[in-house]
Amino acid sequence: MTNTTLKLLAQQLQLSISTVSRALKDHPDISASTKAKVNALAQSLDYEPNAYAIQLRTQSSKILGVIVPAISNLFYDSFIAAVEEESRNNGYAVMILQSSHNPENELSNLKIFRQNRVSGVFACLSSSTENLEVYQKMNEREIPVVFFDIVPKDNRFTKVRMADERCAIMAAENIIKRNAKKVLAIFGDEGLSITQKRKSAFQKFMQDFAPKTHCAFAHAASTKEAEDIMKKFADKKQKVDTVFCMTDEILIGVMRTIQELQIKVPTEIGVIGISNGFIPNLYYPHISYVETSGHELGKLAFVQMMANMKGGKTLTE
Amino acid sequence: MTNTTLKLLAQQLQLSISTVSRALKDHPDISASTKAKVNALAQSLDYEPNAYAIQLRTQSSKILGVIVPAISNLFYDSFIAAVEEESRNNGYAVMILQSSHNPENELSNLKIFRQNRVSGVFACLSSSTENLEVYQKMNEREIPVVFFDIVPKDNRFTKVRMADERCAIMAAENIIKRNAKKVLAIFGDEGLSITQKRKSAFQKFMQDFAPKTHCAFAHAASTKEAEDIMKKFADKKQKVDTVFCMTDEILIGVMRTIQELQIKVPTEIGVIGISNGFIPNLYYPHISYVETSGHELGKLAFVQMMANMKGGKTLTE
DNA sequence: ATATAAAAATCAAACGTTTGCGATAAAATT
DNA sequence: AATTTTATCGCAAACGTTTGATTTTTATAT
Repeated sequence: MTNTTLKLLAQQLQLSISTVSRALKDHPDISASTKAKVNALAQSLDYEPNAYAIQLRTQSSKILGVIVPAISNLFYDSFIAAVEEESRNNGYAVMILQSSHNPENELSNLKIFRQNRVSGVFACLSSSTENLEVYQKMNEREIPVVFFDIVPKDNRFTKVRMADERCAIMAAENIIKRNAKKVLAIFGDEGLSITQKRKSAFQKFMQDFAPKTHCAFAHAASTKEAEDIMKKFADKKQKVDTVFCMTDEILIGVMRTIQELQIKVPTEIGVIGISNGFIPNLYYPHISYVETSGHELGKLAFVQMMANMKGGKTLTE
Repeated sequence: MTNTTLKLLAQQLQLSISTVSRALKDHPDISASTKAKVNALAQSLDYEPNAYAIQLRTQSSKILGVIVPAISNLFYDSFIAAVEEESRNNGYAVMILQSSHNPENELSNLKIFRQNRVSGVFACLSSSTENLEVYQKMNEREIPVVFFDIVPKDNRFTKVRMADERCAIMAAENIIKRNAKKVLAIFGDEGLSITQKRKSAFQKFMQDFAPKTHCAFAHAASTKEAEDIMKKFADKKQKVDTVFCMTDEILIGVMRTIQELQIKVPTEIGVIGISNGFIPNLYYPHISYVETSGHELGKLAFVQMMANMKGGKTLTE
């Protein structure tokens, strides 16, 4: 079964390839009657333009790339879903690659993107990525990159993020309202800028109110680490009365310990997280959380991407 | 910044394009010294072959497509992660599109795949898809399609599935071991073949043991529906002592009700699901489940895909 | 009827590769 | 010394489109 091409249509209609091409895209140079004929035949032979030929000729693909550490993740999957949805509505397709938090994979993924001449990429750095040279190379190739979630500190790059400080502050406010005195706050990987920002905003806000707030960090396997951290603090005599979890993964670990030790929520301990709500609502009674939506962030990122592609210039937040 | 091409390399080296091309792929016709020179220059100008030109010339892309109802889903995301991983290891990139359970989106997604000349697609039917003509068209185009999870009944197509019957039977065995007498089994959309298979296997096995087993179905918004179903059965005087949940979504709904009504697990009621374990382990005490891994299925699907592509023939299970 | 303008369609080059075939020169065989 | 191999490399066509420049056809005005 050979694919229908412009050439084939042209032959059958005794027309030139260019006429057929123009007829199909409703070019004013072509007469109405010809257009009708062409469209009819194209329809019946169900002609479908070869995206590769088009890209080769026009030097622009309708494909966007996304790099995430892992696709099966409470946050990233909703981000991706949003990006995909927006993309489809705008005639783009999305190619998704996961780095598994391995900078090497990140490199090879970027390479695939370059080879496929994607017209833009959404990237979440893997936590151990140090070398940003590759992304610089993307810039030289004039492929816009929009970073999200884990972003480079360097402000030569475009980034979208939830309003980190705001999230942390809202959580802090919430905690204060509960009249908490001894709070344990568990953040993610200490080395990431997103962690730093959230932490310092949180701390600053809590300072006056509960100066004894203790900050801990859960790294790679954040669920397991959070579980252990929580255990340590539950054993102590001066038990904490509130625990703040920066991510769903941390929350899960904390809840594991809480449930295992049969600590009552919210009477014996208050728990508050930053989440899109899915996980917090699995527990009973529901855990309170400050809303942070991967879905919203995805939409925002897409808008930013479009802006970068049109302008040609790279915004720097 | 103009991209480095074969032509550019050829000019700089005073060689023909074909020689450069061959040198780069280590063709025996080319002398070692030439190869060295070519590679050196290609390296320093970081030449990257244009995937589109290659595909146009060779008529084969290194891209696989995946269609799922929704990407942020406990099961599909692990499936996708597996497919992506396998693909990358085999030099393929993955393009992911979601249908949102809308047959119209499914159509337009398939179209994108055809236009991008993907070399194969993994498809999970949206629950309301009736018309399989499009997939027939893919066959004509010689693009292999591997169905998973929600698959057509028609056996002209290639499908991979967890051993449905086996899952259901294992769950049934588990229930019997607990000496359950009144069991409520909640399945997914009644119209799907996967549901039918699981249900009939389950029923057949339970028949002798607990003939009063009641089967219910949760459709589109399965979590909410499961929640309601569970409520109905918890109110009755003849309370069920065990509830079986076919999916994570159903399990979540059931647990919502159980927690709300303060029913004790596992003393007052036993709960068993089919899951990859993530959700069941969030609760305390952990819910028992029969393992079904999207990850495993993804790997299986990939193997099947490779077989179909090589053989050229379409296996029909 | 003739010149002119407008409309409709065609030509041909280009995008970056791959690859069968032919060309050249050096090496090996008679 | 003449001929055949062998080792290197180049030519050119093809993949399916798009698009600026041209040509042909038709309609309008003189």
